[in-house]
Amino acid sequence: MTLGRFSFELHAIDSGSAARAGTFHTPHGPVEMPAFMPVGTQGTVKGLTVESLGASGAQMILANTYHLALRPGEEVVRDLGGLHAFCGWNGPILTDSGGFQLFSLAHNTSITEDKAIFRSHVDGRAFELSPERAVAIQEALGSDVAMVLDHVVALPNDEAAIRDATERTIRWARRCRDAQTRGDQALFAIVQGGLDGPLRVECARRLAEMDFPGYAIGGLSVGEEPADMYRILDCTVPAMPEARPRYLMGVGRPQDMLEAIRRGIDLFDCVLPTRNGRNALAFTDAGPVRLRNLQYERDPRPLEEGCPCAGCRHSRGYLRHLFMVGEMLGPVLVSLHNLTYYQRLLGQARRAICEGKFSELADEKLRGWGVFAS
RNA sequence: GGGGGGUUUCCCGAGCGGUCAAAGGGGUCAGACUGUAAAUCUGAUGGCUUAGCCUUCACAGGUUCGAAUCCUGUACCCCCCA
Repeated sequence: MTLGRFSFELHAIDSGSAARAGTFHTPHGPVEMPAFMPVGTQGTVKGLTVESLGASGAQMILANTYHLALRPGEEVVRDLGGLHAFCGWNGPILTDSGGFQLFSLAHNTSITEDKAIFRSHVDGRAFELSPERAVAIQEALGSDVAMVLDHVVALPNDEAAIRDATERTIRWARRCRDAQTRGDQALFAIVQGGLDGPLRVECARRLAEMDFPGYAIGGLSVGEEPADMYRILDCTVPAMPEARPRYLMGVGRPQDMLEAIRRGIDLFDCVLPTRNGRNALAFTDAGPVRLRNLQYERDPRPLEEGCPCAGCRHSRGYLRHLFMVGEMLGPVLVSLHNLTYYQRLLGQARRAICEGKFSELADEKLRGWGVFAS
C-alpha cells in the first residue's frame, strides 16, 4: 500500500502463525516490522543520547502530545525546527495524542463530547485537548505519525462506559482525520472496546471504513490479565486491515510482544525497558535480572553473553554497585541494555518470520523466560 | 582537681515509670513497574517451636507490682572552670 510519502510493504507471513514481517516507509526513513519504539515522552528517551538510542537498534521513537504541549509548548518545538531537529533524532517519530493521559491523569481530567479538559499536572492550569487540537499540536510538532485522540478508560469498567468511550473514540477519529492539513504526516486510528470482543471488532471495522494509513489497539495492558489481552487480540487483529501497520499501544513485556506478533501485530511501544532499566531490572534471555539482588554482588558475567550494548561491557557486579551507590550510570546502562535487548528480540522475530519459524523462536524464548505460551 | 552534659536495636536519632522489641530517617533485604505526574513506589528488617514466648536500650547493683526511663557505683566521650 502507498499513501503519500508513506507505504507499508509486507515481506512475509509466518507459516505457522499470523506473524508478519514488513517495512513501513516514512519521510524520515524505514521501519522494519515487527518493531519496537522506545518511549521518549518529553522528547527524550530518559537517560539516553540519540547516538546510543541509534546504537540500540531503534528505528522509530515515540513522543507525547500532551507532555510536549505543556512543556515547552508545541510552538517552541516548531520554532526550533520541529520535533526531529528539536530532539536530534532524525529517524521516524510517532507522537501519541494524549489519549492515554485521559486515563493516567483521569483524576484531574473531565471529558465532554467536544473535548477533554485537563488540569495540568505541572501547574494546575486548565489545558484543553480536542481532536482538532490534538492534530494541530502534532502537526506543529511535526512527527511522522500522529495518533488520533482516543478515549481510554480504566478496566474493569461497566459496559455502558466502555461503549460510550469506544463510540466517542470513533467520532473523534473522524474529527482528527478531518482536521488534518499536512500531507507528510500519517494519522493512525485507535481501536478501543475494553475487554468486549464483539465491540472491539465493531470498532475496528468502523475505523477501517475510514481508511487510515495505520491502526492501533489501545486501552490494553491497563491492569487486565494477560490472557484477556491475548483473547482480545485474537478477535480484534483479524478485523484490522491487513495492508496497514497494526500497532499495539503500550505493550509490553517481552512475552506479550511475542504473543502479539504471533497474532499479527507489527508495532509496539512500552516504557518497561527504560523504566525498569532505571529501577535496576534488566531483561535477558534467561528472564529478568533484578540487579539490586545480593546474588549479583560478585557476579562477573555481563547481563547477556554476546550483547553488543555498552552495559554488557561491564559485570553484573559492577552494574549492581552503580545502583547501590546511586550512580546515574546504572540507570543509563541498564536502560540501554534493555532497549538493545528489545531491539534484538524484534530482529530475531523478523528473521524467524521470514524463515517461517516464528513459533519455534517464540517457544524457545518463552521457555528461557520460564513462561508458558498462551 | 571542681562543675555540667552524654552513652538507645547495623548507623543517625526519638523516647524520659506501664499502651516499648522501642517513633522517624539512613542502610540492608525482597517485591512491583506495560501508549512515563515513576532514576519511583511497596513490604520486611533482635531471636524463636510466632494469637505466644525469649533476649535487648554502655556495664554492675538497687528502688518498684512494673525500668530504656528513677537511685548508686564503674567505664568511656563531650563542654566549662582551675
